[in-house]
Amino acid sequence: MALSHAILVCLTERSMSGYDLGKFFDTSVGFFWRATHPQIYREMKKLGEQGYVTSAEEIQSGKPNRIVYSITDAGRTALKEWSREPVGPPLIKDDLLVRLQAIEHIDRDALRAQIAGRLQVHRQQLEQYFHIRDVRFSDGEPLPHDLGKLMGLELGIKYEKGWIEWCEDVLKRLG
Amino acid sequence: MALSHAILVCLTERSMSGYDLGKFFDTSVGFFWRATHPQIYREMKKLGEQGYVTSAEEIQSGKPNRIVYSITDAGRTALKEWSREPVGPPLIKDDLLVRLQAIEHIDRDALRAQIAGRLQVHRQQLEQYFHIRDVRFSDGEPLPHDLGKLMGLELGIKYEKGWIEWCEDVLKRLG
DNA sequence: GATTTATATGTGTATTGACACATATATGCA
DNA sequence: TGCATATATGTGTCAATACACATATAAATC
Repeated sequence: MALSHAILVCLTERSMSGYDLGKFFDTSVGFFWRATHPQIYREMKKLGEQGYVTSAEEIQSGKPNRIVYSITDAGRTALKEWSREPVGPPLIKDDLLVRLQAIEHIDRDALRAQIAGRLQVHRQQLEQYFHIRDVRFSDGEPLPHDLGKLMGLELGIKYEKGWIEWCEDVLKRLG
Repeated sequence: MALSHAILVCLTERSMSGYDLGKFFDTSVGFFWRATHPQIYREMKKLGEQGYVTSAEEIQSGKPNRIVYSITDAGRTALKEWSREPVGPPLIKDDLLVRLQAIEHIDRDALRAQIAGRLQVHRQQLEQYFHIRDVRFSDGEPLPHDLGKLMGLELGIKYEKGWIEWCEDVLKRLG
């Protein structure tokens, strides 16, 4: 149920095509909610049928036409209603941590390589968060409508730093 | 694909029935990989068909019989092969962080209540991790086959502490 | 000139996962 | 006596998700 709301959240920022939304996702709500592009296209169609978004085809010469979606008042109302529903616990799924639970039964060299790889992933993610913070939130107090994004970013930074510390520590202990 | 492996990981610890596994899950791999009981029963049946586990019915008087599953050598081999496959990035899905991205469009009072609720969840989870650490890892150096579990626990503790700090900070800023 | 990458939008399908429902017994509690 | 809870194992079904495939064009690279 929450993918539709994640899309509506994106569309409160600005109107977008499915393709743009796919990319926008990866630098905003996508940090906390994954979606593939077929999922997004299908969900947007459904949101249109429900009246939560309107679509307008933008004719382009040469390239295929873009279908630009905008949130409606009904969509904004749906968002507000959703925001009053109880939140679920955060869902985590992590292969690496599962493997760690059976450390005596798995390939130790592979594990070291996987943790080293993961360390890189988290360093890159941290870089990306820093970059976003610097370009969007460098000048003093954030605007009220950006406060939530800044706080999300701060959590992300804390999270990635924790992972990086942990990976470095664990790699030392695994020798 | 990874639920089957998460189950095999549990069965390396000891043989268990589906019911036991469901509970065991919640205090071990379940921290990093969620599963419901119908999922577990179905997956165990499949693992039996694949020859990765064997099952033995334990006759009980009164109560329904328990079907106890044990990992086979083929199962242990499958685990080792799986451990050499590349790990995916950690999957996170979190309603609360998605809502935060549209802070100007959501119910502010509901958000505060939800963050306060989440704070409680993370405090309890941290307590649980501390409890496990104290009963299982209180006496000096962990055994080699427990090292992975300890490291997973340490990550969990770091993660929960981060969340708790963040919730407290954010609640102050939201007034 | 050929290949790759980016733009742009989808369909088809299999697997996973969530959730309600179903069954049977024992124990504790009000 | 009735109700809830814990033990124990499932089925039925729908929604969500993943992943491969399909199409068409433009720009950049080799």
